[in-house]
Amino acid sequence: MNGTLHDRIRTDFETRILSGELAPGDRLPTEQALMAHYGCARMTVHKALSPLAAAGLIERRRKAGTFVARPRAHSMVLDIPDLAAEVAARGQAYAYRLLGRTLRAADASQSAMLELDGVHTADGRPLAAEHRLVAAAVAPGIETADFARQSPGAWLLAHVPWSEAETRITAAAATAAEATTLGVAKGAPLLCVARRTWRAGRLVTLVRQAFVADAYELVARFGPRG
Amino acid sequence: MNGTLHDRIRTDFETRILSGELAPGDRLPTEQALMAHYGCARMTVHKALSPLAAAGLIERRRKAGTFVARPRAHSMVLDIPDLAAEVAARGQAYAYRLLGRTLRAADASQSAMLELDGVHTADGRPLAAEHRLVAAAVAPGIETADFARQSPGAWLLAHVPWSEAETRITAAAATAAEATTLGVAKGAPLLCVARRTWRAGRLVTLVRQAFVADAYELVARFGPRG
DNA sequence: CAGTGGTCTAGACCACTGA
DNA sequence: CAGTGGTCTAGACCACTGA
Repeated sequence: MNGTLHDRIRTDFETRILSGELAPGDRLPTEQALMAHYGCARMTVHKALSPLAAAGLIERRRKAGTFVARPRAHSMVLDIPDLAAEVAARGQAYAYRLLGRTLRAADASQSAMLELDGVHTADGRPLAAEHRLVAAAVAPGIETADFARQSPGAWLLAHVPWSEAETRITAAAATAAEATTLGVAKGAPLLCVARRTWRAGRLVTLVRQAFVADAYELVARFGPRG
Repeated sequence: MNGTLHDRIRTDFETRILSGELAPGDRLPTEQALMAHYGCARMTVHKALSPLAAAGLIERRRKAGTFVARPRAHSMVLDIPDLAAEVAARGQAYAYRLLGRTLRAADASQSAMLELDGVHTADGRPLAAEHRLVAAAVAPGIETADFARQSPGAWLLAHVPWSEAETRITAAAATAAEATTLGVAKGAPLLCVARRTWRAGRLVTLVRQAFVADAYELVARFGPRG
């Protein structure tokens, strides 16, 4: 067993859960019991179990204890480029609707940028609002692309090879504009995916997608060294 | 500022980093300085900054200090269903090669299972080894599917709508079989993606993909409530 | 070799919630 | 109302590594 004590405790439980020895709904020992079993302080036990709770592998309730989590009802893998395929796989009709298109001319501080606003829909219901900036110089042809047939993301994936990408996921309250686009109340919770993509060190696109929280849920469980 | 103190400290730095106030390479205050600034114990500062380091937003080096991380060189978004598109987007030729196909007949304990082994390649180079089990009853037609043209994942995505999925990512050492398949040394580090997919409560497929670690890197940065 | 972060301890007070 | 987890303290020793 390499690594730190809290790593070892965490790995112990990951192993027991992933192997099925501990099944969904099973109760884990209390922190007190684990302190005694591993001969360590409570903070160390807590540090071991916290990431498992954050990753959704276990659920912790005060007074009741700690339990192996049941698989979530609605889940979706982090999959930004092929939203269309994901929706199709659910047996729904996917569409992208362009809402706004602005070409910002180049100036001293930055090169020309195409600004695109749109919404992804599943069976006509808004699924995600998308705000995107594209560096026009790095994506030749995008000014004349037809986004009625293909979303900007799909167009870029097909036309501009990227080499580096960075994704951030956050939760946020719907702004007034997002609320209108998505047909939810202002302040409703949204799942936001912000992504920056580079090609050979040059920024290609910057996109922010806001998903209706109860229509989508992202799940990604990380194991050791995740 | 809602939530706990360590949440507040973490949010402070997330905000300053995402806004660009703190640029890549910039040094953050030491834990000692932050203890004084926030009037708290060192553990609390540490608890605030640890997740940022785990998420790759900052880098910490003993003696040197804490710095805003530079974007990683090679990265890829969690995107299991459309590996083919990802590889194509990098300007490489994608292929799936089937290595083994076994039909396990139904018995008392479980229904019929199709076991598929294969390898995903980019420009002919092995990228990921895939081991997959498919519940034959839930995926009618899969017994006669041709995986020379389409990977099992793509076939399933097109033919069997799924409703729930769960993904786990871990690092593991290559087994002898994986090493042979991928053309790496036994024990070489692999990035493993294990995924279970359900349809209406019934398990459809169980897949384990092992990526050559230096050919692929998964990056997903999580913000607050991630 | 001194500064910095990594881990861990042994406690404390509190919030929540099920028996 | 008692058990459980959530947070936090004030310290300790150590590992690493750059000045």
